[in-house]
Amino acid sequence: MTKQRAAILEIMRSDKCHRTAEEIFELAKQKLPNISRATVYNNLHALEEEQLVRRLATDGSVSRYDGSYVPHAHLFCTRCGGIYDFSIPDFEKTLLLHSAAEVDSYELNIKGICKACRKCTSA
Amino acid sequence: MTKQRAAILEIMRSDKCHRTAEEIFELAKQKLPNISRATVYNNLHALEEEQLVRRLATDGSVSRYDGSYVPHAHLFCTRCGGIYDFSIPDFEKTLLLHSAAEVDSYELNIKGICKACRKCTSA
DNA sequence: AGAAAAATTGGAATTATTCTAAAAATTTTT
DNA sequence: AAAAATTTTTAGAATAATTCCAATTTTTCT
Repeated sequence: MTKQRAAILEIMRSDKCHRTAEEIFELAKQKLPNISRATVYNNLHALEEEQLVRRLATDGSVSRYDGSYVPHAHLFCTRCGGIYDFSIPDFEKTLLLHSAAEVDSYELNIKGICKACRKCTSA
Repeated sequence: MTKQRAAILEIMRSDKCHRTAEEIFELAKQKLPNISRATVYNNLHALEEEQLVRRLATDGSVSRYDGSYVPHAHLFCTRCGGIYDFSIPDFEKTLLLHSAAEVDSYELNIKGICKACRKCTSA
C-alpha cells in the first residue's frame, strides 16, 4: 500500500461526494504535493477493480467517482447542482423481471429538482 | 431542412441501434460524401434540443445516441455487446416516490447477460 | 540488506468533442 | 424570381479528459 493510494482511498471514504478525478487530484495534492494525475487515475481504476469505488457515467465529459461500490441511484439536482444518493427497494428484482437479463450491475441517474430546492421560493 | 439534417434524422429513425456519433457520421457519408463531423454533432445536439433524439451516457469515452426521446432503460449485454431497450411499468412514479424529487428525466443502464446469450452454451 | 516486483512521476500522446471563420445553402422579403 | 438576411455546413484547428510511456522510486519478498 503506497501513501498515494492510501490518500486516495481516504479521500474516497471521507465524504459522500461524487468527485471528479481532477477534484480528487487536487485534494490528494494537499497531502502529497508531488502526486501526479496518472497516479490518481491508476488508483481509481485499481480501486474500481477491487470494487471499492465506482465510476459514474455522467452527462458531461468528466467521470465522477462514488466512494461506494454498492449499487444505488443518483439524483442530479438541476437547480443546486447537488448529487444525492437514493435507493429503490428490491430494485434488482425489478430489473431482473423486466429486462429478462442476468443483471451484473446497474446505473440509475435522474435529473430533477431535489426536495430542498423544491421548498425554496420561486418555483 | 438541409439534406444533411434529413439524412441524420433518417438514420436515427431507420433503426433502433444506439449509435455513436462516429458511426452516424460514417453512415451519413454514404449518402453525402462531403458531410463533416461537425455537422453530425451540430445536428445531434439540435435534435436533442427538439427532443427527437437522446444522448446516452455510457461507460467509455463515447456517447451513443438513441433515436427515441421517450425515457426507457437499456441493457448492455456484456457477452454479445448488444444494447437492448426495456421498460419498467410506472417507473416515473417509483422514482418520484423514492427520490423525493421532481423528476425531469432519468437514465437507467444495466450491464448483464441478455436472454439470448443466456440460452447459448457455456454458461 | 539485496533482489524483484509494483507503483509513481511528468510529460507526451490520444481521442471524442467543440470551436471558428469562410463558404454554401436555405429562407424570407420584396 | 431576384436580392437580402439568416442559418447551416465545412475543414481543420483547438480543447480537455484520459491514457500511455520510459525512467525512477517505493514497496514487498526472501
